[in-house]
Amino acid sequence: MPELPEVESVLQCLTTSNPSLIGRLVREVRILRDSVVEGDVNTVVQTVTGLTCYAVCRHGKYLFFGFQGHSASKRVWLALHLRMTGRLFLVPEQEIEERHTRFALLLDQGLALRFDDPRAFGRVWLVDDPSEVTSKLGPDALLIRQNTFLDRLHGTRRQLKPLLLDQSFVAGVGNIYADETLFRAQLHPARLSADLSSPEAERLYHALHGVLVQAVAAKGANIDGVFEAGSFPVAVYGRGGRPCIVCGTLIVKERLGQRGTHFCPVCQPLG
DNA sequence: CACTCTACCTGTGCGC
DNA sequence: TGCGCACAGGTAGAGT
Repeated sequence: MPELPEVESVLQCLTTSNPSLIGRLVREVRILRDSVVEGDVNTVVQTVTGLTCYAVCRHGKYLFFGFQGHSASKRVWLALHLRMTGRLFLVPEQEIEERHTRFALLLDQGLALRFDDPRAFGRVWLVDDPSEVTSKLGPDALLIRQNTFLDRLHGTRRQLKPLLLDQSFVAGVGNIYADETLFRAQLHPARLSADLSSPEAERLYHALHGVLVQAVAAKGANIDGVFEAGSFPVAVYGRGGRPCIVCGTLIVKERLGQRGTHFCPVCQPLG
């Protein structure tokens, strides 16, 4: 499931490849499944066709593609969320369509931007500015500063796992990195934010930051048998019933806030 | 405010 | 072998 590190990895791929997505002209917009578009499909097609991509950015798990016309007078952004199984590729135009392709932008230089999504949860939509979306989100999890994080943490009284997953608290953390962060911080997922001691809260901040920095460097998570392309090794996610890599105790998997939650009952005590 | 549930999807993997 | 079904997950929106 693409979370912040995986989305960042996609962003890096699109903008550092040669040729890059930046500067490409959109010759044609092809929507293969209407439900991928939030809003009116024809509006998206008509608006973006003929424009040039001049910027790509990310906030949390959201990607934003900035487009402009020749005069730079007409500017618009395409917002995109990969949700669980969405994937983006910059491909030769011959490879424009696959089994699960939901939309594609045909570009100049013989390229195409292709969006595949087996479960079809991913969405794309037009915005005048990324702030339309990001104003509803918390600070980006990779960029948030320690003081900001600690203030927000102590300003609410919620269980840590659901809190980390709340995109309005901090943007970019999903189920994998929430579990990995709490394991590294040695905090039980059901601990209450407002009850953490200062050392514990600081541990949480540094664990979150460390996990994300390492996962970005590894281009995402490496999950047993799952499609993720990255090499970040998970310690607890998906490892229920297997030994903790630190103490050997069997990792527990239980539901917390309707989400599968993995933790070591010894390294992450509740009491 | 904090929480819970449901809808949205479909590939996977289990039990029978 | 084949069938049916629960499950996985991010978000929005409604309800408790």
